[in-house]
Amino acid sequence: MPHDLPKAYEPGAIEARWAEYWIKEKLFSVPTPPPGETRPVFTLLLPPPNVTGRLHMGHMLNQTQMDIIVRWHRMRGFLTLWLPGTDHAGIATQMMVERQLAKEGKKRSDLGREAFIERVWEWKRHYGGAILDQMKRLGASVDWDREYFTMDENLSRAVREVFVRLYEEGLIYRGKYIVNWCPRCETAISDLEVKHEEVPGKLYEIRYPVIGSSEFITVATTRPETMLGDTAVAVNEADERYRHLRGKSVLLPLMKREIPIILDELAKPEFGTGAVKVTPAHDANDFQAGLRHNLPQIEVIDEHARMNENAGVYARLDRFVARERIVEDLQAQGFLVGVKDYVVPLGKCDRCGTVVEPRLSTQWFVKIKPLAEHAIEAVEKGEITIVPENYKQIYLNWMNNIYDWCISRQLWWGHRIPVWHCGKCKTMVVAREAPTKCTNCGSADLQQDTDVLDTWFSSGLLPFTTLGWPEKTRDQEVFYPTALLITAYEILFFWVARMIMFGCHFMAGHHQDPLIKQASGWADKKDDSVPFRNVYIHALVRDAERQKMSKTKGNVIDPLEIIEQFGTDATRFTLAAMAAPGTDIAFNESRTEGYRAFANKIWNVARFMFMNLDRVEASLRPALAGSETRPHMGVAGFEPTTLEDRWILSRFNRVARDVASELEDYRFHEAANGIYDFFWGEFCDWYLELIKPRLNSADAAEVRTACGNLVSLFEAALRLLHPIMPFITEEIWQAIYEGRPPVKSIALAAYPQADEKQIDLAAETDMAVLQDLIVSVRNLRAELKIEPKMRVPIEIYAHGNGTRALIEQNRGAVERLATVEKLAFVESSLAKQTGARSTARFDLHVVYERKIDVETERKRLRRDLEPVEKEIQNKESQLGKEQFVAKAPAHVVEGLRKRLEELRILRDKLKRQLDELG
RNA sequence: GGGCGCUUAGCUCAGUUGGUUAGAGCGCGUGCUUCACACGCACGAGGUCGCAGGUUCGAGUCCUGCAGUGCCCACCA
Repeated sequence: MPHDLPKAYEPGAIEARWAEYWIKEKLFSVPTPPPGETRPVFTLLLPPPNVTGRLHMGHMLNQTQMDIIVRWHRMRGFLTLWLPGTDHAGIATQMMVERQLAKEGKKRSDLGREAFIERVWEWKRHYGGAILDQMKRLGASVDWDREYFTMDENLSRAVREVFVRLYEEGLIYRGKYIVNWCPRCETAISDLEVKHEEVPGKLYEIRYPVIGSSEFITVATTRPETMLGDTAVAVNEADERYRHLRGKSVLLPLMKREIPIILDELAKPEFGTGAVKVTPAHDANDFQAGLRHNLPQIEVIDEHARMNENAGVYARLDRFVARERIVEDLQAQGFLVGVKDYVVPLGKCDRCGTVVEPRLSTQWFVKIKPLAEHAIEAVEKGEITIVPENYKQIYLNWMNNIYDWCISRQLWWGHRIPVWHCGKCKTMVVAREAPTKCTNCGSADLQQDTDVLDTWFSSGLLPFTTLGWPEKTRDQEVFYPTALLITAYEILFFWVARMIMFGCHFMAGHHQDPLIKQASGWADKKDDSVPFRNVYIHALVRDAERQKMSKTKGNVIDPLEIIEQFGTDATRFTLAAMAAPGTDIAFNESRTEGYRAFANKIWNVARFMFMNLDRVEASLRPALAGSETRPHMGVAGFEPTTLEDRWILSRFNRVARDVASELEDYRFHEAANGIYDFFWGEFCDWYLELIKPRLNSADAAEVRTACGNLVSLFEAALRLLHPIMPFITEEIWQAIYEGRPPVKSIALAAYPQADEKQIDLAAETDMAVLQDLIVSVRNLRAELKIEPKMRVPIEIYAHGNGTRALIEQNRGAVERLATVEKLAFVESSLAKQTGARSTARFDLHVVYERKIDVETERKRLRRDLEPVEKEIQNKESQLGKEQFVAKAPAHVVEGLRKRLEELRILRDKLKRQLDELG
């Protein structure tokens, strides 16, 4: 065993070494089990980070939580598969490479599509692994042999299969619709990729002259440049103000075009003048109204957000320049009625922040309602459980109000749409593989659709495509549905909802291997088409000021820097300890500093243990390490011979029991805090201190037992902690076995399972009395300003059952931990003395010859007495109420009575002491 | 416009189905070179649980209103 451990724990090298070992030994690789497998299975899909990504706190939190759950299951004997991979991230990656090209003074069009895509692959080969390398540093226990990339050939084939099937089922259609257009990215983007902001702007009121009348109709707009494309003015049928103008037309200013006045619900009488301009080509609402009234669609803004040839004299102007020019001209010609300050809702591109332009264009859509139905049902019926529960309602609201999904993107990087257009007859050939001739006319003049699919289209398929779909594989029988998905709220709609829709649709009729389903605890679930049984939505990590981290704000905390500074274990522990479900995490470095100290504490327990083991004959040590008896579900080879032994064993089992239920409910913070308090507050502060005399005993057998117990309990505690702090626990655990561990890694050892029989209430209450006594002496010593090293005599009057025997038996502990000599028992209550403390179980007197300032002492007694009297009053009035006694549960009333009794005894003692002082 | 959170010690946060004395870490004060650990040990100070009502024998916890604050969704010119 190591003799020369450094005093302070240095995580850097140790963590790197084990991370590498785990991967090299393929400890987390899961081969496909043959039929007949009866182990429970736990599958989890890593939400694929973008290939362009760098690890941020969100990933770190997400992966820490996943790794905790995954390691926990693995140690409990689940066949545990955690599938890693990366997403090709269409726009993000393309932008990255375009930026690179820009530095060379080139554009993607200079290269051409093929060369550009080759360039992206090259980029991916070079830099795409960065985020996974960072993951390895975190110790994420994923199966690296199954790593995927969303554009791998097999996954791409599955994407084409899905597209073709949906098309054949009539669930994919192509059409000219208003879409959100990003002029910078030059592509359509989905509704979800538009971020809405409210910014101060202007509302322009423009009057349109009514033809054949001297009247005007005034309309309002925040985007005056769109008026060039107006093809009607709408008023509401119920609006009496415009009754006389029905059937008439107006002359569109600047364009001198005659456009009709129509009656449409689009116009709300209560808003402004009640009249609204209609621009079907540049506004989603107007588009719908245009369809209702068969209006022409006149496009005036092009894909670069410049005015086009339909815009007359404004052609080629940027939309915002045109806006100013048009407003000036309207003013000059007397059509501008007014300009008001107005808060304008503005849609911006999620990626680049450019103001999105609603634009008419031909795109591919998924008809979403039929897919949503099953996806709604799966959640409503509890086939999928979403935690925290409030997200369930958010999910259902969204799914019930869902619009068709625009899936085409005018990008080059991505899954190209598997549709070929015939140059001759214009037929669209939708096919799994590139066709050689047109299915309609036989022409070989076929051009593949230039668009690619939205990234989320392919990632929405991952739960089954990573398991070999569309082939029917054994992997699917075993690992699908996955057990759990842990992810951030932000992608609930982008990704989670789509996975549910696709999973329910394409895996309908799928049945998980019944043996495995049963063993994994899913017997009550009816629907095996769902992509996962549970979804846990984790919180957002914010900075210490609760601000959302963002690059533009410059408040991003780099997890790698934190890791560098404090270690991965400490960082993981921080995130776990702060991750209460449903609330955001304000990341605070001082916490991580504290958990580094925790790692250091554990390290020093190891040093202490090894130091003591050195005193035992070498031949006995392997037996103490317990290679024969471990791995074991609980604490192996522990022989409780003393109160502290029974107590720590009880505490350990209680904590193990609590941790199990806390992790079951994703209450990471409670599990983490529970282990922390046990390790530091109980195991280190009390148990280790209490057993020191035994470790130093002259009796070899006693030393041997004490050492054995120490190793045994510490080893079990390491396993308990391992899912949260994998590195330090592995390091010490391996050291305990001197290079000959019973299994290759602590990660494969058994997770401690609570043994109810070892929970010992009597030991816990006895120990509490002892602790109370020791703390009381220390407290009095401090108050009396007694020299730290000076051993003082104490007197104790013990009452209550067995209190005296208890203290007698543990006299040595009290004397040592409280620096006491001559612990004496007296036969009557110790009311007289100063330097005294009373509790329900004992009166304590520290015998110390020192001039007591009577006044100070009186003050102290009064200060002690006050809250006691207050509480007594409280309890008395409470118990005096008939209602309370009648209605409150018996144990509450009983508890109150007991407490009151104790308080009364205490009060009497304090009062007598006060009287004695005069 | 709709929806959802948050407000507890100086700071950052816990506190599941209402139940006896509201907790932690950091920070703060006092004292300790105690032979595992100063990334430590011992002892301590510090809270009208945002405000106002209500339900209840009992409210940090449930309800209503108000005030701050944050987020998400939304095609109102």
